[in-house]
Amino acid sequence: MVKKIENTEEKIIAAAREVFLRKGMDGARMQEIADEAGINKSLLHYYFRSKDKLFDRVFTETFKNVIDLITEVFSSSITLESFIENFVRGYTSVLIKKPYIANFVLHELSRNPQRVVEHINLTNFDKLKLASLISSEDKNTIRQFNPIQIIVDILALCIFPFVAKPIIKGFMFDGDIEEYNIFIDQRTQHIIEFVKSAVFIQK
Amino acid sequence: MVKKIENTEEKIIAAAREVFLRKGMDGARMQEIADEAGINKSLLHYYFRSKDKLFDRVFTETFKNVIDLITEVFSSSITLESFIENFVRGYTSVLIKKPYIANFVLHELSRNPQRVVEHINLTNFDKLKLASLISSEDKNTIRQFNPIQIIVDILALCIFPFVAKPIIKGFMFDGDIEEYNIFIDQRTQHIIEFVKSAVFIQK
DNA sequence: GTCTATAACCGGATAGAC
DNA sequence: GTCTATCCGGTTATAGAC
Repeated sequence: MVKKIENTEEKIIAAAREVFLRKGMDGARMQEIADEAGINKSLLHYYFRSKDKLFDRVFTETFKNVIDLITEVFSSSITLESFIENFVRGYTSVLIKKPYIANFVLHELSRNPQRVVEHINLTNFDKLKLASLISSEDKNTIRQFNPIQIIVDILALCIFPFVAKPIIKGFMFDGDIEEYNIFIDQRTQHIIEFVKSAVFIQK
Repeated sequence: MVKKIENTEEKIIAAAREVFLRKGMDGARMQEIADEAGINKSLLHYYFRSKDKLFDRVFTETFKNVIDLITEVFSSSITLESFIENFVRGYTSVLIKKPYIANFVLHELSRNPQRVVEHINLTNFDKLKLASLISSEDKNTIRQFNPIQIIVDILALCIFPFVAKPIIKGFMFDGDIEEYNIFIDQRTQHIIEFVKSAVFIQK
């Protein structure tokens, strides 16, 4: 009964994603994943031999989402301005849909940096893309920042608000989730304007 | 022999900080902390009743470092420009000295957001400070960004490069730690210029 | 205060019935 | 494929000698 196999497998993956994203590899419990999936603990081992393998499956899948997006943005942007806009829009829209991703990847990054870097290296996007976009701009219209600093700036501006959600919500907005949501809604546009203001010299 | 007590306690705290910062609460092992401190595992329990209590001690202490710094910067800056400079310099200099702090706090933030927010709320720094600095500037010289967005921007720009160290080093610089260190050295100045370029309108 | 030995517990993994 | 019962290793925590 292949149909049923896929259903259970899907349920497990979904549950595992949920729990791993919330607790990280170390904090997650197989029992909790089983409960979340509404199945028995030993079934987890039947489908995936070990916790490690299950985690790897979830991680690879999750990470691929992000990488695919970046690759797409890198290859499709042809001016510095469109690059900034596409990159920020792409990134924030993924994170708004799946805010847990940020924590998940960062968490795994501190637990097992090697694995994350390996996954990135498997991809084939062009790290020099931004530098070449910058060099093809008129030197009088943009400030000469180091392209790598700028990439890190943009990543930081996009990712951090999701990682720091409890602080922003709890401290800046006194726990008001509505205000946090508005803040996030406005975030995309803010980052684009902020970065463009920093990079482009006004005439 | 009070002197000795303090010494051992200090050794434990230092070892615990080291291990907790590296592995997080879930990943850390009491045995590893004992080894790092050069003492026996059961002594840990003698000084601190449980792993939880030991972690709490380390966390509170570590977090206090950061909070004290921010409080100090917030109260001592009297213009927008000096605020940006002090804030960025203060933050990055702490992180350069103790790069693990970023991971540690972010990790705990996803594991136990409540605890982190409580600690922040215990402090008494003025979240409206930046807004008041902005409003006291000449409206024609600065762009009217939302002050909370700007605070988050600055925090993001300062903290992220440390959290993402493996990615920046491994991917951007092909694993070359020297290049990463140069990148970090230049980071403080870059952030200050980047933020000022974004916020201040050139005449 | 510090150590060795061990208890108590927990969680991942397996065996085996259905 | 799914379940119940159980094993086994590792980890926190405690007892007790020195």
